[in-house]
Amino acid sequence: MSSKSGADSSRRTRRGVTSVDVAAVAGVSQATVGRVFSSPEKVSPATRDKVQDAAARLGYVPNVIARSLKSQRTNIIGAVVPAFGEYWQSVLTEFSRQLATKDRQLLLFSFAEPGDVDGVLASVAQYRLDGLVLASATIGQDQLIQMRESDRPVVAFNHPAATGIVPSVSVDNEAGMARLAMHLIDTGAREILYVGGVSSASTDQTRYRGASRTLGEHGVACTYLEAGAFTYEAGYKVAQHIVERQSVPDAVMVSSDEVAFGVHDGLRAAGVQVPADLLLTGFDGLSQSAWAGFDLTTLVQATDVLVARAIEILLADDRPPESDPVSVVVSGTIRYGKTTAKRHD
Amino acid sequence: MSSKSGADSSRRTRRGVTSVDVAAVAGVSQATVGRVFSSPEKVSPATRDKVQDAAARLGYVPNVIARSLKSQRTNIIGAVVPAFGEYWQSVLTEFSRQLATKDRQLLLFSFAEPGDVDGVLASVAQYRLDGLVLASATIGQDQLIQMRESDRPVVAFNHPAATGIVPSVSVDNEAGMARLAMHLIDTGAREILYVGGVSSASTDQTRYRGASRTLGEHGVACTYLEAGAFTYEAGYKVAQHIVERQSVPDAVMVSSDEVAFGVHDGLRAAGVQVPADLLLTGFDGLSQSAWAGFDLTTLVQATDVLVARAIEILLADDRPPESDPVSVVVSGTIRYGKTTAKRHD
DNA sequence: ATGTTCAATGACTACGTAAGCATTGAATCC
DNA sequence: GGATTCAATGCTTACGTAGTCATTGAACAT
Repeated sequence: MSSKSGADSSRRTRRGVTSVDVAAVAGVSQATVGRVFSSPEKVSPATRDKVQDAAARLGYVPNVIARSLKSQRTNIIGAVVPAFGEYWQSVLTEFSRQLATKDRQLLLFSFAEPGDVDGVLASVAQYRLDGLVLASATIGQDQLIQMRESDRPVVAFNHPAATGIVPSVSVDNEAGMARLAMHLIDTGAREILYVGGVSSASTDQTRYRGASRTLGEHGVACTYLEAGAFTYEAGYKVAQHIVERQSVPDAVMVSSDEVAFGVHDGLRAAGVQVPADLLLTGFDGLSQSAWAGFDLTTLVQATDVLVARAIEILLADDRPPESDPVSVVVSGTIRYGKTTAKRHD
Repeated sequence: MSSKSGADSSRRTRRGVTSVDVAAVAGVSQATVGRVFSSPEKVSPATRDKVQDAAARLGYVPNVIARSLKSQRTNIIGAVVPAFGEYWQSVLTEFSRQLATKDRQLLLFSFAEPGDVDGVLASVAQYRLDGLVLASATIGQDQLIQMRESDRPVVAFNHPAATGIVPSVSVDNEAGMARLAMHLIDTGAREILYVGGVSSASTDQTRYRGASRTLGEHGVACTYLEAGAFTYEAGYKVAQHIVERQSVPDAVMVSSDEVAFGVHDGLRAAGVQVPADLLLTGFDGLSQSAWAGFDLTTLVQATDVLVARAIEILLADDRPPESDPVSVVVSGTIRYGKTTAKRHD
């Protein structure tokens, strides 16, 4: 309010008010100032007030960097996440949200190409983070093994291939897709096309397994087609291939909602009606899947639960033996939309 | 590959290999090890190899925390961002992506309620970040003034009300909305309804001003209606109010794409055809606006440019005088979708 | 041969905090 | 009243690095 609250006691403009400065003003030792901010109950009310007063006057803010160096904990969780994709964005914000309630922050390490992961992991190692989330289904085995060697808690998020290597949290990809397949069978589908995103992603493989196994058991044909990316555009383009096929299937199962949206719109653009001509399912349960324009049948991941479990693992006091990492699987819920509404044959 | 590369030279298991340890093994001083990692050109090739060899053998990783404490720079940029909203998610990932190319990381501070901002800013202050992005149009004046006092670079992202207080980067909200308004006038609209998100958001106000001024100048009626949130659901619900009004407008201008999507679907659910019965525009240029289901006419923000400019400001060597903060305004591009396709009256 | 220069390296210290240990003094006990 | 106890506080050090300054010795000029 007044003009530039500088020139307090010494000539330090404003940069770097330390606990030592506060101690000097309050007439106590640096140790006592530190105690006021970390374990106030150990300080008598009188001095506590004195210190807090002085701190407020000087505009003292504890330096987390120094604290981290000394205490060996940063209160920061790192997240290695693909730079693109609706799904990962939603996971990310959920992490940030939940961590904020636990006074932890999220440090983002995004990568555009799977090949960039190595560099990112090297960069991650320099920060002594309290924990690390590996949120990508394309991180390789060797990289996972390398991370297991780390002395910091790590958790793989929705990366089935990481199970058994590092602690993991996943939705039940296989069972979820199997249930969607059952639903299609019940609805009368007899020839199904499965559209994957990127076949090297472990989620893609696991989900496809869930579909093909169930469909096979019920004598329903199932062909795999790769969109090439987990994007709307990839789905839109692959829709062309679908309509140009010899035999048009009864239903299309897509391994992710975002791709499914593209398939949906691409099919419509090609004159194929969903669900009249073709049933369609997605996976993930993105918020957009409930939008009226899509109303997509999909498997809804309880992202909040998944994230909560992942955080539990990271912040757990007792480190589980690295020989047998925990693996949490959360089952999803099917959302029945109009893209699989029963046909009137 | 071998069994647990521990028991190297001393009994230190794996935690905390320091430059001192490396120095001991390499037979040089700690200072030289430091030089190898920060300014290698100052070290002779021979010693450099020795050190790098020892470092690799011990698995030495520089400690960024300690480095930050000493050098007073963290290489981390903080971002204060709302926890919800497609737009902010896209901005966030863009920041992360671009910062990664400059060897900077993004530390996320998300908040769910505008009231949480104070707490978040207090938390932010503890980290001695190299810069801070304030990405929210609901941060108050007093909080902005408080941030200006900070000794660290700050930039407000798309927060018109911050202009003149702290350095800012924004899309040209007013002109953009004005151009959309002109487009509607050209298309024949004579009565327009403006749907805002949250009227206290400075973007909302500025955008509305752009619309109402232009419409007023051309004698076109314009009413403001508040959706109450920048969400699909809010838009969907407000669509009911629109159809229930005495006089149904020719066009609806929505202050954000995400809300516009909801309005779009809500109108359709109510039996109103877009664009046959009603024209519709959005703002932001989210990727979904181009999706076939919407094909929304909207103002596309060059998010990559905006983010690039923001980063420039944060990482600039010379700090501009705090009395006259820079203000960058980037103009947007109109994307003409079918929601304003000319009607055949 | 001696002085000069400069690259290469080492010794030392500060960054701001927290934790262990030492010290003080008042309250309590017998 | 003297010994005991314990809360409150101070003193000291370590966390791991980078920058400052000092030192060394080889290459070069005169």
